[in-house]
Amino acid sequence: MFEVLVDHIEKKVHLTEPEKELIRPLFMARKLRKKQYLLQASEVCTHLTFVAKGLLRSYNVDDKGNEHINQFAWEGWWISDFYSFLTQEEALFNIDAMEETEVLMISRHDYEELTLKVPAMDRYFRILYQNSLVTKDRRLMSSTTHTAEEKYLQFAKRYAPILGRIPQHLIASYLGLAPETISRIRRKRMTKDAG
Amino acid sequence: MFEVLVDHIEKKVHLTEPEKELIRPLFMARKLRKKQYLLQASEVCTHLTFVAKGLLRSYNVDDKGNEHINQFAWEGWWISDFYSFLTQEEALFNIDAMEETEVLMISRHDYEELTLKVPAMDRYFRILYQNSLVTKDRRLMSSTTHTAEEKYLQFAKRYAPILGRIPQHLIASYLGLAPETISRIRRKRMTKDAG
DNA sequence: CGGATCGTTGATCAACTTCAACGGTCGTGG
DNA sequence: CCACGACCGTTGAAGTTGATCAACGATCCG
Repeated sequence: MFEVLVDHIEKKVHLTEPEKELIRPLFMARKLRKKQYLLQASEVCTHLTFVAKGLLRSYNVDDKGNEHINQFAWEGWWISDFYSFLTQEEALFNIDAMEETEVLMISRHDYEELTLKVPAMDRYFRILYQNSLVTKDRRLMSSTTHTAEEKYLQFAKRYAPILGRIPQHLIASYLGLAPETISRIRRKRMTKDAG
Repeated sequence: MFEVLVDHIEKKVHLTEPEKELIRPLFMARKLRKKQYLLQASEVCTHLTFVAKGLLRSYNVDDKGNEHINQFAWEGWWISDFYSFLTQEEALFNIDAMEETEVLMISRHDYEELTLKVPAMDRYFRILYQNSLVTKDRRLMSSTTHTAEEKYLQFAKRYAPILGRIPQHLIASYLGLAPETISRIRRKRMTKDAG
């Protein structure tokens, strides 16, 4: 399981054996059942978590009780309430498992330690965040410029590898659409493809 | 001008004098007139730019010719088409000056060099991107969960210090609203405050 | 078997956009 | 110094997209 993490890191930066040995004990492995919370809103997000296996979602709940999904994270992704993790203030997001999931977690303190002691990890996270910023920019742009249909099609394309693992109403929640809207878009496409 | 940059960096990480001297020649100073492009879509974004003075915007133009503003950057902010900068592919965004502006620019090559030679800068950018991710998350959440009015009020609050420097129709473009909508929201608020 | 979960369909409704026209202000060139 | 155009905000009326509400059908699983 730790190997999944190291493989992922080494796609971006080189790690020496001693560095790997330094990193290993900083991470804690954990298994989550389907529907189990990793974090609940108003707790403090104490750990950054890496997904070795399975699928998680982060979401917040608005005043009217509607859930809005912020992120899906599967094998090879990181997830957290980043704001809460950095500031140690109350989390706004909930995070829970959509499948049986295995994660590796690092605490705020150890994260700081890690980035200070292993500059390669500073670099790794810098590159990770860099890429993440690019995709967030795209998503943001998409959310204001695209129609419901365009958003859905783009999502389907981008998330093709795990599309089958995400129920439609959660895709709707992620895209900020009503589940009915997704349903109608798909019907329209079906008949179009058929005609 | 270089001092503005160094001050900004030293709010996040410590730099030694030799490091500062190493950094200085990597940046190129440039002045921009109002309306002058820093980058146009379909060019390659060759530099990361730091704003020492003035105000820039990045935006893209959709199929119908509508502009969608992605970011405002004023004193102390960085701006670029990050995707293009990282991949050296064609830029999707335009960047231009909304005021007389002074910037410091670093090339893709020197950026790589900088982060490799000065680990503190790897760390600086890591922290910068970290924070940026948090605000992007908030904005994304806001764009799907909030009404037009909530979005505008949130913007007005967050951008209070430079609100006077941004014309209303550009705020509309940033928020993904019609200019008329902003106008109506403000009117509603005025009469409300008066009553 | 029975409840939970998920998707579908139709009807109505609300928020925001679009279109069109107008008024004010600012800066610049004649 | 004034006149004109560019730029910006405002207002009203009509139009559209997607949300909401309500009901139903299918599948999965304990």
